[in-house]
Amino acid sequence: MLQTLAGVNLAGHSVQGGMALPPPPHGHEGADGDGRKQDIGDILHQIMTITDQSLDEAQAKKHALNCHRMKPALFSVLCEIKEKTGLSIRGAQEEDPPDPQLMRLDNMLLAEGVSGPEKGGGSAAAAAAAAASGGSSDNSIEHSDYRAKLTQIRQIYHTELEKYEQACNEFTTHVMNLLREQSRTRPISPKEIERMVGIIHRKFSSIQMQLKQSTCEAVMILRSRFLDARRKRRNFSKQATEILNEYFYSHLSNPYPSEEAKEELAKKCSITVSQVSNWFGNKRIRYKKNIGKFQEEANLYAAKTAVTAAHAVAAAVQNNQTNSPTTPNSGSSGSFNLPNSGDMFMNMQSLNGDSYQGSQVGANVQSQVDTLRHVINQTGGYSDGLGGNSLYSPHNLNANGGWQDATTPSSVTSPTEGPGSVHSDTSN
DNA sequence: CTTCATGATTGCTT
DNA sequence: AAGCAATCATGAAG
Repeated sequence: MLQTLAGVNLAGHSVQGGMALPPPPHGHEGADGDGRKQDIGDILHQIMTITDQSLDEAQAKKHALNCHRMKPALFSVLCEIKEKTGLSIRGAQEEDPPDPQLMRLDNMLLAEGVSGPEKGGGSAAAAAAAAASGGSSDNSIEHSDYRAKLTQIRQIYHTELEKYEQACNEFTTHVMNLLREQSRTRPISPKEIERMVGIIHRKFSSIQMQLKQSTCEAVMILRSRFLDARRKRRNFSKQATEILNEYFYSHLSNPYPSEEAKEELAKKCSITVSQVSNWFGNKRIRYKKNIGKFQEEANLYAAKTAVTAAHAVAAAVQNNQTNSPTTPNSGSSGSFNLPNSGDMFMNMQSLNGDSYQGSQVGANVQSQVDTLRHVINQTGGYSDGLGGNSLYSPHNLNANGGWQDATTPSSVTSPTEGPGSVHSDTSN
């Protein structure tokens, strides 16, 4: 049987054996070949003429052919011929080598937290991105903004991806059903169906790649905007600068806000703690470099807080004399405590000649004293042999330029320079 | 445009 | 890790 069929010369194609054909329904091993040839010739003729016939006729013939005992064998042969003639695309289906571009996109989406695990991935990647972009761990405003946008992108991506997958599956099933259906009437091998499925999947994956690509672009744009926003320097609001300056000049003897104080300042100024730190860092160094330049500013802020300072000092003194030293000022008492008390004591002495009793007064009082001193000096109330200007000198800067309190009066009497001296700031 | 002010960054020290 | 010093880069004023 096999030999017989394999030997058939159909439409000029010599069919080689080797393909496993299903056994015919009523196969007899030793049947005569001529009768079979005739049989097959009939069938082929019917097939060839089937298109010339009316639909009903054809339908009837088709049914007859389907039921013919030779049908499975013939079907296999036709399939094989189809394969050989290259009707089905070969080569297109070489195990798709992992597309490097696709891999790149996948990696990036994974790194950005768009694809990958749902919860931790996104925020972790956002945090990593933010951290990598330069900085501190507390820029929560930009963070949440960035994260929100990234989540949005992520959601769109996943929705679209799901849609594509669903469509792909639906379409594949549909095509497979169609082909299976058609395989009853035309030579379609399961292999070919498989190939078709492969083609469909490739088409859809190319669409997916486009989706991934545009998602990547969106993330890149978001990131660049995010980074730009961080890189671009924006001046703080006037109010914020005022608050910071007030703090700085009222804590001039020790302008190192504690973590708590920084947080409070940050909250008040609507900036981050690290921005507060930056600001104080810049301020200290610039103040130290050119005290003269900041004289006016110092006076301004000193005057501004003079009234409250006076009240605070009075209250503190009263408190100290009667009660325990409560702190009328904001809760920054811990940070500038003991090292300054001596300094303050000294300052007070040098200011008014009085021996200040309250050596244990809290540091907040010290800060008020700083403020007061400026005001007093500005009004020219005390010349005191020190010279009015020297009061502005960096009495609280030691010889090394540090802000550590000098415990000897030398720091007061030997200012590095007068207010009039002009310093070039930085050599920009 | 230039110049100055100022927030941010970097490399180093303590 | 906090702070200092130098520097960068941009905003604002002239």
